[in-house]
Amino acid sequence: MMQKTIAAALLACGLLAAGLAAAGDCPAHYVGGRLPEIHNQKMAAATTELCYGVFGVMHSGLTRTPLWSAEHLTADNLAAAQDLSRENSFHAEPQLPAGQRAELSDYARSGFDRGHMAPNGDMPDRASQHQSFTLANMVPQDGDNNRHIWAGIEGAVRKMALKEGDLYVITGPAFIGGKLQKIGKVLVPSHLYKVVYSPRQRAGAAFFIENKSTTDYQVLSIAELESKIGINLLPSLSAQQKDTVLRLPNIRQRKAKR
DNA sequence: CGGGCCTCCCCT
DNA sequence: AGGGGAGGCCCG
Repeated sequence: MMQKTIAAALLACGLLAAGLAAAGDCPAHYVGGRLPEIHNQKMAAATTELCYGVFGVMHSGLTRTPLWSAEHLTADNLAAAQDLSRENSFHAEPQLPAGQRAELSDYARSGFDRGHMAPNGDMPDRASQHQSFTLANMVPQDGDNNRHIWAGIEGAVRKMALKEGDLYVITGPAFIGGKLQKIGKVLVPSHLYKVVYSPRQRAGAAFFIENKSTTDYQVLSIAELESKIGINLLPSLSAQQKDTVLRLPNIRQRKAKR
């Protein structure tokens, strides 16, 4: 059976370097085929676009995390994902130079989870699933956050995509504030976001949450989120579209103990 | 409304 | 390989 090879991905990266940067290497994963634009110059340094089967990430060699991970969720792929059991295969990203990438040792006994940006639960086949376990798709995430409220957000977005038929999703970290923690050489994000864009409704919105044990989260417009993180995530949208807040499902608050 | 079961994140 | 917590969901 034919499968997309790493060699093909590397070739595409070469084409990117040759001048197709506006669309990026994997336009199929992006709304309108447009690559997000990083406006903060410091964040733009040492970035590498990595394209995988059903998602693409922009990796930062400074934070040693993705800055975003972009997916086009479809009902068909999600149906396939539901039939795929989880097989863990956390690994450092071989396409990245050692001086830029996270290693398993950075996360080991760090107290933080290796939190997927593009979630395992979205992956429709074994190859994509394995790709999702690259550390280029991970950030150090508070364990309680990741396993509870964040898992709830991911599940709600999958459910919404099944209902809508398809959905574009961009997930990533935010590094806000002066006292950011590191585990090994990996920067720990202060917040996490997940953008949901519905092509059918031509509108989007974002979950925004602190990277800590909490059940509180915010729903922001695309414009508000972009201003917080300094990235134009959806260059193909009009200003008006970025101000229109798509209705997102409510995520269940934790049941009070008694 | 309550209990049992399954799914979904992970860790050491 | 083994362990764990919480939310979703179905059923009575």
